[in-house]
Amino acid sequence: MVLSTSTREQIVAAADRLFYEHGFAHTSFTAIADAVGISRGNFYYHFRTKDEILAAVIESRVESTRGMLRQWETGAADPAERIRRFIRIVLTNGADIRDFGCPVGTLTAELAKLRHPARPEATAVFTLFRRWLAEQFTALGHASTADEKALHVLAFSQGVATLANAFGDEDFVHREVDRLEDWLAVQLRPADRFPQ
Amino acid sequence: MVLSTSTREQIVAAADRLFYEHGFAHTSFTAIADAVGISRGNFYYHFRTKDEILAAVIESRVESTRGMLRQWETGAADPAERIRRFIRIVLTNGADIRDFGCPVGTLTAELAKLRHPARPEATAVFTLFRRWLAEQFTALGHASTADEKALHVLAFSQGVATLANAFGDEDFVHREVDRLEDWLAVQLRPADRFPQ
DNA sequence: CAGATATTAGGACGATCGTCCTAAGATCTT
DNA sequence: AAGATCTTAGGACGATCGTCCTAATATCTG
Repeated sequence: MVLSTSTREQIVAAADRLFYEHGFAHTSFTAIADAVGISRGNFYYHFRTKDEILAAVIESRVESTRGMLRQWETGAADPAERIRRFIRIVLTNGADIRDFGCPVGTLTAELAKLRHPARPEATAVFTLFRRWLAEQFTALGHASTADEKALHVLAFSQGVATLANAFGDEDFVHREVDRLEDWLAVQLRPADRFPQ
Repeated sequence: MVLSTSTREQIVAAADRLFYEHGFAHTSFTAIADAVGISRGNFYYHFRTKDEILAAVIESRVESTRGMLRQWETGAADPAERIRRFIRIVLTNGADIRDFGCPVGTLTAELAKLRHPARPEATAVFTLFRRWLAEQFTALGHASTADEKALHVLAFSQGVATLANAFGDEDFVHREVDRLEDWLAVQLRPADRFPQ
């Protein structure tokens, strides 16, 4: 903990990026060590197994997600505007998503197929978004359906990310964002002619 | 081509299932050969590289998808009912999707991360559904927005599959299916009080 | 400055990977 | 029955994987 960014932090950052771009199983110790510019022996000093570095990456993602959600809370007092910020992630991170998909969704799917023990921890990042979105819907007066609506917004983001990655179609992402923002606007008028 | 199911067909079927359950990169020649009950040498006689077996699996999926779409066409004259059949796949294959996600979406995402040359072929399965759905919307009189609506339905299925796999929540899938069927019903009333 | 500790480099290990080869057995043709 | 072809088995190969070990160097502590 001497340098401004310690070796350990550099390793986690490089592994995070490589897991995202190439997947967990396809990223080797050597690839991470090369990305940081250290030897495999040095890597082994900080992380003894591949599961350890995966756990560190997931923990790092949990923390950065918490930070992002906090930032959205301080940046927007209106719960609807907070939800819109989440909806627009697929635009904000558009290039990465077209290239590599959603970091949360793709890692969760991979760990499920690998039957990896860290799968629940990866899913916890989803739960973080889920609960935060549900809080916003609750604040909007939809407590009884907050979790359902949170999952709907999450499903939107995953569907858009998967197809954006498959087809690389930026216009499609814009259209779907507009569509879900319209849906959100309808939710904000609970006494409208249409139920739910 | 002597037996009712040739060795080659058995290999493709086993590889298809293993690619789905464990991912392409994580499925070895040995695992496929063991699943079929043959030696690795025999496997090599039929498929010389991993890319060859992947191409055969994708081709098999393309064909079975074409067959399924044809069956939906003969089984339902109403284009709206045909679209509903697609929407309900996430229920029909509910157990598999909760365990392993969508076969098309997860393979496409993995090949994208691996920068695999067969990525376009895997995406072609998506395109098959996309064009078929667009045809149905066109038949319903929505030619100008048929492709947009087809992508919307595709995005729904991918989002639902990803979250069903992450959370294993069957009720969520049912709710989302109901929601999209409601959306479809609204699309069928073009002169309604709501535009689009 | 000297000793203890933290950090790094680089190679070795057993296992597994995709790939390839050779030879034996099964099947078909005539 | 005999020869040609198709199909199968099983092992060997080089490369890479995750893991581990040892020794050298950097840094901190007194």
